[in-house]
Amino acid sequence: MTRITKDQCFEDIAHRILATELAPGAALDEASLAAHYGLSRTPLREVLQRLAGQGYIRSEENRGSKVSSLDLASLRVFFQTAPMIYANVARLAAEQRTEAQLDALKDAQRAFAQATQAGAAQEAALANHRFHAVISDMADNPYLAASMSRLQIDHTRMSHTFYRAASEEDAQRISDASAQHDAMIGAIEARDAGRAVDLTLQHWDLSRDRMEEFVRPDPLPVDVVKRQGHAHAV
Amino acid sequence: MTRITKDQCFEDIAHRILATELAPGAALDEASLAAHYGLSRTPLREVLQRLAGQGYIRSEENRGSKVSSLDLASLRVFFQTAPMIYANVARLAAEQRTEAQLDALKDAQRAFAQATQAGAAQEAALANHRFHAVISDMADNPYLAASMSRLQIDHTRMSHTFYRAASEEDAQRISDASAQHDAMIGAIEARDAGRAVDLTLQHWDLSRDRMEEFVRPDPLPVDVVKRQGHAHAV
DNA sequence: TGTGTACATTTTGTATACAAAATGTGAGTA
DNA sequence: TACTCACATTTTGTATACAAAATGTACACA
Repeated sequence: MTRITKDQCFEDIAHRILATELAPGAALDEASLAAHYGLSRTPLREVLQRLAGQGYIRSEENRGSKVSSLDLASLRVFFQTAPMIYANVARLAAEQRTEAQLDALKDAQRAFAQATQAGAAQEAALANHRFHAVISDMADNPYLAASMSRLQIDHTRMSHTFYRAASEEDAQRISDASAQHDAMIGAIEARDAGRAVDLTLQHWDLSRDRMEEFVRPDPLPVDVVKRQGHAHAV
Repeated sequence: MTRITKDQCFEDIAHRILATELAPGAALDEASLAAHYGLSRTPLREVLQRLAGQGYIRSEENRGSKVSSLDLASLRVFFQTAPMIYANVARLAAEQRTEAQLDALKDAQRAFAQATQAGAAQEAALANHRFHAVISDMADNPYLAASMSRLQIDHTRMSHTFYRAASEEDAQRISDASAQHDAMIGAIEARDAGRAVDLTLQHWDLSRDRMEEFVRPDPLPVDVVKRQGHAHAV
Protein backbone atom coordinates (compact mmCIF):
# COMPACT_ATOMS: atom_id res chain seq x y z
CA MET A 1 0.00 0.00 0.00
CA THR A 2 2.89 2.34 0.75
CA ARG A 3 3.93 3.92 -2.55
CA ILE A 4 7.68 3.69 -3.05
CA THR A 5 10.35 3.25 -5.71
CA LYS A 6 11.66 0.02 -7.17
CA ASP A 7 14.99 0.47 -5.39
CA GLN A 8 13.28 0.89 -2.04
CA CYS A 9 11.21 -2.18 -2.76
CA PHE A 10 14.35 -4.14 -3.62
CA GLU A 11 16.08 -2.97 -0.45
CA ASP A 12 13.11 -3.73 1.72
CA ILE A 13 12.67 -7.28 0.44
CA ALA A 14 16.42 -7.86 0.62
CA HIS A 15 16.49 -6.68 4.22
CA ARG A 16 13.53 -8.81 5.13
CA ILE A 17 15.34 -11.80 3.66
CA LEU A 18 18.57 -10.94 5.49
CA ALA A 19 16.60 -10.61 8.71
CA THR A 20 14.96 -13.99 7.98
CA GLU A 21 11.67 -12.21 8.43
CA LEU A 22 11.16 -13.85 5.05
CA ALA A 23 12.37 -17.34 5.92
CA PRO A 24 14.44 -19.54 3.60
CA GLY A 25 12.08 -21.38 1.29
CA ALA A 26 9.20 -18.93 1.78
CA ALA A 27 7.08 -18.37 -1.33
CA LEU A 28 6.75 -14.84 -2.69
CA ASP A 29 3.45 -13.89 -4.27
CA GLU A 30 3.71 -11.28 -7.01
CA ALA A 31 0.23 -9.89 -6.69
CA SER A 32 0.29 -9.37 -2.95
CA LEU A 33 3.83 -7.93 -2.96
CA ALA A 34 2.85 -5.54 -5.75
CA ALA A 35 -0.18 -4.44 -3.76
CA HIS A 36 1.89 -4.11 -0.58
CA TYR A 37 4.48 -1.85 -2.19
CA GLY A 38 2.05 0.06 -4.37
CA LEU A 39 3.71 -1.04 -7.62
CA SER A 40 2.16 -2.84 -10.53
CA ARG A 41 3.28 -6.37 -11.26
CA THR A 42 5.63 -5.38 -14.09
CA PRO A 43 8.15 -3.40 -11.99
CA LEU A 44 7.69 -5.76 -9.07
CA ARG A 45 8.67 -8.69 -11.27
CA GLU A 46 11.72 -6.70 -12.25
CA VAL A 47 12.64 -6.37 -8.58
CA LEU A 48 12.21 -10.12 -8.13
CA GLN A 49 14.44 -10.76 -11.11
CA ARG A 50 17.15 -8.57 -9.64
CA LEU A 51 16.81 -10.35 -6.31
CA ALA A 52 17.15 -13.66 -8.14
CA GLY A 53 20.22 -12.37 -9.98
CA GLN A 54 21.92 -11.59 -6.71
CA GLY A 55 21.00 -14.87 -5.08
CA TYR A 56 18.41 -13.68 -2.59
CA ILE A 57 15.62 -15.69 -4.18
CA ARG A 58 15.14 -18.40 -6.76
CA SER A 59 12.52 -18.21 -9.48
CA GLU A 60 11.14 -21.16 -11.39
CA GLU A 61 9.30 -20.81 -14.67
CA ASN A 62 5.53 -20.71 -14.14
CA ARG A 63 6.06 -21.57 -10.52
CA GLY A 64 6.86 -18.36 -8.74
CA SER A 65 9.75 -17.32 -6.51
CA LYS A 66 11.04 -18.62 -3.22
CA VAL A 67 13.55 -17.20 -0.78
CA SER A 68 16.83 -19.05 -1.35
CA SER A 69 17.15 -22.05 0.88
CA LEU A 70 19.77 -22.36 3.56
CA ASP A 71 20.12 -25.99 4.42
CA LEU A 72 22.99 -28.12 5.65
CA ALA A 73 24.12 -28.85 2.10
CA SER A 74 24.63 -25.15 1.31
CA LEU A 75 26.12 -24.64 4.76
CA ARG A 76 28.91 -27.08 4.04
CA VAL A 77 29.86 -25.26 0.85
CA PHE A 78 29.54 -21.96 2.65
CA PHE A 79 32.09 -22.94 5.29
CA GLN A 80 34.35 -24.29 2.60
CA THR A 81 34.35 -21.08 0.60
CA ALA A 82 33.93 -18.12 2.93
CA PRO A 83 37.41 -17.88 4.49
CA MET A 84 39.15 -17.86 1.13
CA ILE A 85 36.96 -15.16 -0.37
CA TYR A 86 36.84 -13.10 2.81
CA ALA A 87 40.62 -13.17 3.17
CA ASN A 88 41.27 -12.16 -0.41
CA VAL A 89 38.69 -9.40 -0.27
CA ALA A 90 40.27 -8.08 2.93
CA ARG A 91 43.70 -8.06 1.34
CA LEU A 92 42.48 -6.13 -1.69
CA ALA A 93 40.46 -3.77 0.50
CA ALA A 94 43.57 -2.84 2.46
CA GLU A 95 45.45 -2.22 -0.77
CA GLN A 96 42.79 -0.36 -2.70
CA ARG A 97 40.56 1.50 -0.26
CA THR A 98 39.85 5.18 -0.72
CA GLU A 99 39.45 7.75 2.02
CA ALA A 100 35.72 8.06 1.35
CA GLN A 101 35.32 4.31 1.72
CA LEU A 102 37.27 4.36 4.95
CA ASP A 103 34.86 6.95 6.31
CA ALA A 104 31.93 4.80 5.22
CA LEU A 105 33.50 1.84 7.03
CA LYS A 106 33.87 3.85 10.23
CA ASP A 107 30.23 4.94 9.95
CA ALA A 108 29.12 1.35 9.54
CA GLN A 109 31.14 0.32 12.57
CA ARG A 110 29.64 3.13 14.65
CA ALA A 111 26.16 1.87 13.76
CA PHE A 112 27.24 -1.68 14.57
CA ALA A 113 28.69 -0.81 17.96
CA GLN A 114 25.59 1.18 18.82
CA ALA A 115 23.26 -1.67 17.86
CA THR A 116 25.21 -4.25 19.86
CA GLN A 117 25.36 -2.03 22.92
CA ALA A 118 21.61 -1.48 22.67
CA GLY A 119 21.12 -5.23 22.39
CA ALA A 120 19.30 -4.79 19.08
CA ALA A 121 20.10 -8.14 17.49
CA GLN A 122 18.56 -7.57 14.07
CA GLU A 123 20.01 -4.07 13.77
CA ALA A 124 23.41 -5.45 14.71
CA ALA A 125 23.24 -8.19 12.11
CA LEU A 126 22.32 -5.73 9.36
CA ALA A 127 24.95 -3.22 10.47
CA ASN A 128 27.52 -6.00 10.41
CA HIS A 129 26.32 -6.84 6.91
CA ARG A 130 26.87 -3.24 5.83
CA PHE A 131 30.31 -3.17 7.44
CA HIS A 132 31.49 -6.14 5.40
CA ALA A 133 29.75 -4.85 2.29
CA VAL A 134 31.85 -1.70 2.53
CA ILE A 135 34.99 -3.81 2.75
CA SER A 136 33.87 -5.70 -0.33
CA ASP A 137 33.33 -2.37 -2.04
CA MET A 138 36.87 -1.32 -1.14
CA ALA A 139 38.32 -4.38 -2.83
CA ASP A 140 36.96 -2.99 -6.10
CA ASN A 141 36.82 -6.41 -7.71
CA PRO A 142 33.50 -7.25 -9.39
CA TYR A 143 34.41 -10.92 -9.79
CA LEU A 144 35.00 -11.48 -6.10
CA ALA A 145 32.12 -9.16 -5.21
CA ALA A 146 29.72 -11.60 -6.86
CA SER A 147 30.94 -14.42 -4.59
CA MET A 148 31.21 -12.18 -1.60
CA SER A 149 27.67 -10.81 -1.74
CA ARG A 150 26.25 -14.32 -2.01
CA LEU A 151 28.31 -15.50 0.94
CA GLN A 152 27.18 -12.48 2.90
CA ILE A 153 23.51 -13.16 2.27
CA ASP A 154 23.84 -16.58 3.85
CA HIS A 155 26.22 -15.42 6.56
CA THR A 156 23.88 -12.67 7.69
CA ARG A 157 20.89 -14.96 7.66
CA MET A 158 22.77 -17.39 9.90
CA SER A 159 24.22 -14.75 12.20
CA HIS A 160 21.13 -13.53 14.02
CA THR A 161 21.50 -15.86 16.94
CA PHE A 162 25.04 -14.62 17.32
CA TYR A 163 23.74 -11.19 18.28
CA ARG A 164 21.00 -12.35 20.63
CA ALA A 165 23.20 -12.50 23.68
CA ALA A 166 21.80 -15.03 26.11
CA SER A 167 24.82 -15.60 28.32
CA GLU A 168 27.75 -13.56 29.58
CA GLU A 169 29.89 -15.56 27.15
CA ASP A 170 27.70 -14.47 24.23
CA ALA A 171 28.06 -10.84 25.22
CA GLN A 172 31.82 -11.27 25.32
CA ARG A 173 31.87 -12.74 21.83
CA ILE A 174 29.89 -9.80 20.48
CA SER A 175 32.27 -7.40 22.17
CA ASP A 176 35.21 -9.32 20.69
CA ALA A 177 33.68 -9.09 17.23
CA SER A 178 33.31 -5.34 17.58
CA ALA A 179 36.93 -5.03 18.74
CA GLN A 180 38.00 -7.03 15.68
CA HIS A 181 36.10 -4.63 13.47
CA ASP A 182 38.02 -1.75 15.00
CA ALA A 183 41.29 -3.57 14.46
CA MET A 184 40.34 -4.27 10.85
CA ILE A 185 39.64 -0.60 10.31
CA GLY A 186 43.10 0.13 11.67
CA ALA A 187 44.77 -2.38 9.37
CA ILE A 188 42.87 -1.14 6.35
CA GLU A 189 43.60 2.47 7.19
CA ALA A 190 47.31 1.59 7.49
CA ARG A 191 47.06 -0.35 4.21
CA ASP A 192 48.47 -3.35 6.06
CA ALA A 193 47.11 -6.17 3.89
CA GLY A 194 48.69 -8.98 5.87
CA ARG A 195 47.20 -7.82 9.13
CA ALA A 196 43.83 -7.25 7.50
CA VAL A 197 43.85 -10.86 6.32
CA ASP A 198 44.85 -12.21 9.73
CA LEU A 199 42.16 -10.23 11.49
CA THR A 200 39.58 -11.32 8.95
CA LEU A 201 40.40 -14.97 9.54
CA GLN A 202 40.21 -14.48 13.30
CA HIS A 203 36.86 -12.75 12.82
CA TRP A 204 35.71 -15.67 10.74
CA ASP A 205 36.76 -18.19 13.39
CA LEU A 206 34.82 -16.31 16.01
CA SER A 207 31.53 -16.41 14.15
CA ARG A 208 31.92 -19.84 12.59
CA ASP A 209 31.31 -22.06 15.58
CA ARG A 210 28.16 -20.28 16.63
CA MET A 211 26.49 -20.56 13.26
CA GLU A 212 26.25 -24.19 12.42
CA GLU A 213 24.03 -25.28 15.25
CA PHE A 214 21.27 -22.84 14.44
CA VAL A 215 20.78 -23.63 10.79
CA ARG A 216 17.74 -25.64 9.90
CA PRO A 217 16.63 -27.21 6.64
CA ASP A 218 13.76 -25.61 4.74
CA PRO A 219 10.40 -26.45 6.27
CA LEU A 220 9.19 -29.63 4.65
CA PRO A 221 5.92 -29.64 2.73
CA VAL A 222 3.04 -31.22 4.59
CA ASP A 223 2.75 -34.03 2.07
CA VAL A 224 6.29 -35.28 2.39
CA VAL A 225 6.27 -38.49 0.42
CA LYS A 226 5.11 -36.97 -2.85
CA ARG A 227 7.89 -34.36 -2.95
CA GLN A 228 11.22 -35.27 -4.48
CA GLY A 229 14.67 -33.82 -3.94
CA HIS A 230 14.17 -32.83 -0.34
CA ALA A 231 17.06 -34.54 1.39
CA HIS A 232 16.84 -34.84 5.12
CA ALA A 233 19.45 -33.24 7.34
CA VAL A 234 22.60 -35.38 7.35
CA MET B 1 11.35 -11.96 -36.44
CA THR B 2 12.28 -15.56 -35.68
CA ARG B 3 9.87 -16.69 -32.98
CA ILE B 4 11.68 -18.34 -30.10
CA THR B 5 11.63 -18.79 -26.34
CA LYS B 6 13.07 -16.51 -23.70
CA ASP B 7 15.79 -19.02 -22.90
CA GLN B 8 16.86 -19.22 -26.52
CA CYS B 9 16.87 -15.43 -26.69
CA PHE B 10 19.05 -15.28 -23.56
CA GLU B 11 21.43 -17.87 -24.96
CA ASP B 12 21.66 -16.15 -28.31
CA ILE B 13 22.44 -12.73 -26.89
CA ALA B 14 24.90 -14.25 -24.42
CA HIS B 15 26.67 -16.08 -27.24
CA ARG B 16 26.80 -12.98 -29.35
CA ILE B 17 28.39 -11.14 -26.46
CA LEU B 18 30.87 -13.95 -25.83
CA ALA B 19 31.76 -13.91 -29.52
CA THR B 20 32.16 -10.10 -29.32
CA GLU B 21 29.74 -9.95 -32.20
CA LEU B 22 28.10 -7.57 -29.74
CA ALA B 23 31.16 -5.54 -28.77
CA PRO B 24 31.92 -4.29 -25.26
CA GLY B 25 30.07 -1.02 -24.74
CA ALA B 26 27.56 -1.65 -27.53
CA ALA B 27 24.08 -0.31 -26.82
CA LEU B 28 21.15 -2.72 -26.85
CA ASP B 29 17.81 -1.44 -28.08
CA GLU B 30 14.78 -3.11 -26.51
CA ALA B 31 12.38 -2.50 -29.34
CA SER B 32 14.60 -3.78 -32.12
CA LEU B 33 15.76 -6.80 -30.10
CA ALA B 34 12.14 -7.63 -29.26
CA ALA B 35 11.22 -7.40 -32.92
CA HIS B 36 14.26 -9.46 -33.93
CA TYR B 37 13.43 -12.33 -31.57
CA GLY B 38 9.67 -12.12 -32.02
CA LEU B 39 9.01 -11.37 -28.35
CA SER B 40 7.21 -8.43 -26.89
CA ARG B 41 9.20 -5.95 -24.83
CA THR B 42 8.10 -7.38 -21.48
CA PRO B 43 9.81 -10.79 -21.80
CA LEU B 44 12.71 -9.25 -23.67
CA ARG B 45 13.33 -6.87 -20.77
CA GLU B 46 13.30 -9.89 -18.51
CA VAL B 47 16.03 -11.44 -20.62
CA LEU B 48 18.07 -8.23 -20.39
CA GLN B 49 17.67 -8.23 -16.63
CA ARG B 50 18.93 -11.77 -16.42
CA LEU B 51 21.88 -10.86 -18.62
CA ALA B 52 22.60 -7.92 -16.35
CA GLY B 53 22.36 -10.17 -13.29
CA GLN B 54 25.02 -12.45 -14.72
CA GLY B 55 27.32 -9.63 -15.74
CA TYR B 56 26.93 -9.81 -19.51
CA ILE B 57 25.44 -6.34 -19.75
CA ARG B 58 24.89 -3.29 -17.60
CA SER B 59 21.58 -1.47 -17.40
CA GLU B 60 21.12 2.10 -16.30
CA GLU B 61 17.80 3.54 -15.22
CA ASN B 62 16.04 5.32 -18.10
CA ARG B 63 19.16 4.91 -20.19
CA GLY B 64 19.07 1.44 -21.64
CA SER B 65 21.56 -1.40 -21.58
CA LYS B 66 25.12 -1.75 -22.81
CA VAL B 67 27.33 -4.77 -23.23
CA SER B 68 29.70 -4.85 -20.24
CA SER B 69 32.92 -3.05 -20.96
CA LEU B 70 36.26 -4.77 -21.09
CA ASP B 71 38.94 -2.15 -20.68
CA LEU B 72 42.41 -2.20 -19.19
CA ALA B 73 41.07 -1.39 -15.73
CA SER B 74 38.89 -4.52 -15.68
CA LEU B 75 41.69 -6.48 -17.28
CA ARG B 76 44.02 -5.78 -14.39
CA VAL B 77 41.47 -7.08 -11.88
CA PHE B 78 40.74 -10.03 -14.13
CA PHE B 79 44.38 -11.15 -14.13
CA GLN B 80 44.54 -10.64 -10.41
CA THR B 81 41.54 -12.82 -9.70
CA ALA B 82 41.29 -15.55 -12.30
CA PRO B 83 44.07 -17.93 -11.19
CA MET B 84 42.79 -18.11 -7.64
CA ILE B 85 39.21 -18.84 -8.60
CA TYR B 86 40.14 -21.18 -11.43
CA ALA B 87 42.46 -23.17 -9.19
CA ASN B 88 39.94 -23.56 -6.41
CA VAL B 89 37.19 -24.49 -8.82
CA ALA B 90 39.46 -27.12 -10.38
CA ARG B 91 40.26 -28.59 -6.99
CA LEU B 92 36.59 -28.85 -6.04
CA ALA B 93 35.69 -30.22 -9.47
CA ALA B 94 38.18 -33.07 -9.05
CA GLU B 95 36.76 -33.83 -5.61
CA GLN B 96 33.06 -33.54 -6.38
CA ARG B 97 32.50 -34.43 -10.03
CA THR B 98 29.86 -36.98 -10.99
CA GLU B 99 30.10 -39.49 -13.81
CA ALA B 100 27.48 -37.64 -15.85
CA GLN B 101 29.46 -34.42 -15.54
CA LEU B 102 32.63 -36.22 -16.60
CA ASP B 103 30.85 -37.39 -19.73
CA ALA B 104 29.67 -33.84 -20.39
CA LEU B 105 33.25 -32.63 -20.00
CA LYS B 106 34.51 -35.19 -22.50
CA ASP B 107 31.79 -34.12 -24.94
CA ALA B 108 32.82 -30.50 -24.58
CA GLN B 109 36.43 -31.38 -25.20
CA ARG B 110 35.50 -33.39 -28.31
CA ALA B 111 33.71 -30.32 -29.67
CA PHE B 112 36.66 -28.15 -28.75
CA ALA B 113 39.23 -30.39 -30.45
CA GLN B 114 37.07 -30.58 -33.52
CA ALA B 115 36.68 -26.80 -33.75
CA THR B 116 40.39 -26.16 -33.30
CA GLN B 117 41.31 -28.75 -35.92
CA ALA B 118 38.82 -27.17 -38.31
CA GLY B 119 40.36 -23.79 -37.61
CA ALA B 120 36.96 -22.43 -36.50
CA ALA B 121 38.11 -19.74 -34.10
CA GLN B 122 34.74 -18.65 -32.76
CA GLU B 123 33.49 -22.21 -32.39
CA ALA B 124 36.67 -23.06 -30.52
CA ALA B 125 36.31 -20.14 -28.14
CA LEU B 126 32.72 -21.07 -27.32
CA ALA B 127 33.56 -24.77 -26.96
CA ASN B 128 36.38 -23.81 -24.60
CA HIS B 129 33.86 -21.70 -22.68
CA ARG B 130 31.56 -24.70 -22.35
CA PHE B 131 34.44 -26.94 -21.26
CA HIS B 132 35.31 -24.67 -18.36
CA ALA B 133 31.64 -24.10 -17.55
CA VAL B 134 31.28 -27.85 -17.05
CA ILE B 135 34.23 -27.82 -14.66
CA SER B 136 32.60 -24.98 -12.77
CA ASP B 137 29.44 -27.06 -12.62
CA MET B 138 31.40 -29.99 -11.19
CA ALA B 139 32.68 -27.86 -8.33
CA ASP B 140 29.06 -27.55 -7.18
CA ASN B 141 29.73 -24.30 -5.37
CA PRO B 142 27.26 -21.52 -6.13
CA TYR B 143 29.41 -18.88 -4.44
CA LEU B 144 32.46 -19.54 -6.58
CA ALA B 145 30.27 -20.14 -9.63
CA ALA B 146 29.16 -16.51 -9.47
CA SER B 147 32.78 -15.34 -9.67
CA MET B 148 33.71 -17.99 -12.15
CA SER B 149 31.01 -17.22 -14.68
CA ARG B 150 31.89 -13.53 -14.65
CA LEU B 151 35.55 -14.31 -15.15
CA GLN B 152 34.65 -16.64 -17.98
CA ILE B 153 32.62 -14.00 -19.78
CA ASP B 154 35.62 -11.72 -19.94
CA HIS B 155 38.07 -14.54 -20.58
CA THR B 156 36.12 -15.82 -23.54
CA ARG B 157 35.68 -12.34 -24.97
CA MET B 158 39.45 -11.85 -24.81
CA SER B 159 40.35 -15.29 -26.09
CA HIS B 160 39.22 -15.09 -29.70
CA THR B 161 42.57 -14.01 -31.04
CA PHE B 162 44.09 -16.99 -29.27
CA TYR B 163 42.21 -19.33 -31.59
CA ARG B 164 42.86 -17.45 -34.81
CA ALA B 165 46.14 -19.18 -35.52
CA ALA B 166 48.29 -16.92 -37.64
CA SER B 167 51.69 -18.52 -37.10
CA GLU B 168 53.04 -22.00 -36.54
CA GLU B 169 53.67 -20.95 -32.96
CA ASP B 170 49.99 -20.03 -32.53
CA ALA B 171 48.92 -23.42 -33.83
CA GLN B 172 51.26 -25.07 -31.34
CA ARG B 173 49.76 -23.12 -28.46
CA ILE B 174 46.26 -24.20 -29.44
CA SER B 175 47.40 -27.78 -29.64
CA ASP B 176 49.02 -27.43 -26.20
CA ALA B 177 45.79 -26.04 -24.77
CA SER B 178 43.87 -29.01 -26.10
CA ALA B 179 46.41 -31.41 -24.64
CA GLN B 180 46.05 -29.66 -21.30
CA HIS B 181 42.29 -30.13 -21.48
CA ASP B 182 42.85 -33.85 -21.96
CA ALA B 183 45.22 -33.95 -19.03
CA MET B 184 42.69 -32.06 -16.89
CA ILE B 185 40.02 -34.59 -17.78
CA GLY B 186 42.41 -37.32 -16.65
CA ALA B 187 43.11 -35.62 -13.34
CA ILE B 188 39.45 -34.94 -12.68
CA GLU B 189 38.50 -38.49 -13.62
CA ALA B 190 41.17 -39.79 -11.20
CA ARG B 191 39.89 -37.32 -8.57
CA ASP B 192 43.45 -36.03 -8.31
CA ALA B 193 42.77 -32.51 -7.02
CA GLY B 194 46.40 -31.47 -6.78
CA ARG B 195 47.14 -32.39 -10.36
CA ALA B 196 43.94 -30.71 -11.53
CA VAL B 197 45.07 -27.49 -9.86
CA ASP B 198 48.57 -27.67 -11.36
CA LEU B 199 47.23 -28.26 -14.83
CA THR B 200 44.73 -25.45 -14.45
CA LEU B 201 47.47 -23.01 -13.52
CA GLN B 202 49.59 -24.15 -16.46
CA HIS B 203 46.56 -23.71 -18.70
CA TRP B 204 46.10 -20.23 -17.30
CA ASP B 205 49.72 -19.31 -17.95
CA LEU B 206 49.41 -20.42 -21.54
CA SER B 207 46.46 -18.20 -22.33
CA ARG B 208 47.46 -15.24 -20.18
CA ASP B 209 50.24 -13.74 -22.24
CA ARG B 210 48.30 -13.83 -25.47
CA MET B 211 45.34 -11.95 -24.08
CA GLU B 212 46.56 -8.65 -22.83
CA GLU B 213 47.80 -7.24 -26.08
CA PHE B 214 44.47 -7.65 -27.84
CA VAL B 215 42.23 -5.93 -25.38
CA ARG B 216 41.05 -2.49 -26.31
CA PRO B 217 39.15 0.09 -24.30
CA ASP B 218 35.53 0.77 -25.19
CA PRO B 219 35.22 2.91 -28.29
CA LEU B 220 35.22 6.50 -27.15
CA PRO B 221 32.25 8.72 -27.89
CA VAL B 222 32.80 11.18 -30.70
CA ASP B 223 32.50 14.10 -28.35
CA VAL B 224 35.37 13.09 -26.08
CA VAL B 225 35.89 16.09 -23.85
CA LYS B 226 32.35 16.16 -22.47
CA ARG B 227 32.49 12.54 -21.25
CA GLN B 228 33.91 11.82 -17.80
CA GLY B 229 35.39 8.68 -16.32
CA HIS B 230 36.91 7.37 -19.52
CA ALA B 231 40.50 6.82 -18.53
CA HIS B 232 42.96 6.32 -21.33
CA ALA B 233 44.98 3.18 -21.60
CA VAL B 234 47.76 3.23 -19.02
C1' DT C 1 29.41 31.30 -35.21
C1' DG C 2 28.00 29.81 -30.92
C1' DT C 3 24.51 29.23 -27.36
C1' DG C 4 20.20 28.49 -25.36
C1' DT C 5 15.50 27.15 -25.52
C1' DA C 6 11.22 25.22 -27.13
C1' DC C 7 9.43 21.44 -29.24
C1' DA C 8 9.34 16.85 -31.86
C1' DT C 9 11.03 12.28 -31.72
C1' DT C 10 12.78 8.32 -29.70
C1' DT C 11 13.37 5.31 -25.95
C1' DT C 12 12.43 3.55 -21.50
C1' DG C 13 9.11 2.61 -17.62
C1' DT C 14 4.43 1.30 -15.83
C1' DA C 15 -0.27 -0.28 -15.72
C1' DT C 16 -3.52 -3.33 -17.22
C1' DA C 17 -6.02 -6.70 -19.90
C1' DC C 18 -5.77 -11.03 -21.50
C1' DA C 19 -3.59 -15.81 -22.26
C1' DA C 20 -1.52 -19.87 -20.43
C1' DA C 21 -0.06 -22.73 -16.90
C1' DA C 22 -0.48 -24.65 -12.41
C1' DT C 23 -3.21 -25.74 -8.54
C1' DG C 24 -7.26 -26.88 -5.91
C1' DT C 25 -11.85 -29.11 -5.53
C1' DG C 26 -15.38 -32.31 -5.89
C1' DA C 27 -18.09 -35.78 -8.11
C1' DG C 28 -17.99 -40.25 -10.02
C1' DT C 29 -16.16 -44.95 -10.14
C1' DA C 30 -13.86 -49.19 -8.82
C1' DT D 1 -11.35 -45.57 0.68
C1' DA D 2 -8.42 -44.55 -3.10
C1' DC D 3 -8.11 -42.96 -7.53
C1' DT D 4 -9.11 -40.37 -11.72
C1' DC D 5 -10.97 -36.93 -14.37
C1' DA D 6 -13.29 -32.68 -15.32
C1' DC D 7 -13.73 -28.12 -14.14
C1' DA D 8 -13.17 -23.77 -11.24
C1' DT D 9 -9.78 -20.92 -9.19
C1' DT D 10 -5.44 -19.00 -8.58
C1' DT D 11 -1.07 -17.63 -10.21
C1' DT D 12 2.27 -16.64 -13.63
C1' DG D 13 3.50 -14.98 -18.41
C1' DT D 14 2.82 -11.85 -22.47
C1' DA D 15 1.13 -8.13 -25.29
C1' DT D 16 -0.04 -3.59 -25.65
C1' DA D 17 -1.41 1.07 -24.59
C1' DC D 18 -0.03 4.89 -22.32
C1' DA D 19 3.18 7.87 -19.30
C1' DA D 20 7.65 9.71 -18.39
C1' DA D 21 12.25 10.47 -19.37
C1' DA D 22 15.95 11.27 -22.48
C1' DT D 23 17.58 12.67 -26.82
C1' DG D 24 17.71 15.13 -31.13
C1' DT D 25 16.54 19.24 -33.99
C1' DA D 26 15.42 23.73 -35.45
C1' DC D 27 15.19 28.28 -34.70
C1' DA D 28 15.92 32.73 -32.27
C1' DC D 29 19.20 35.64 -30.58
C1' DA D 30 23.55 37.58 -29.14
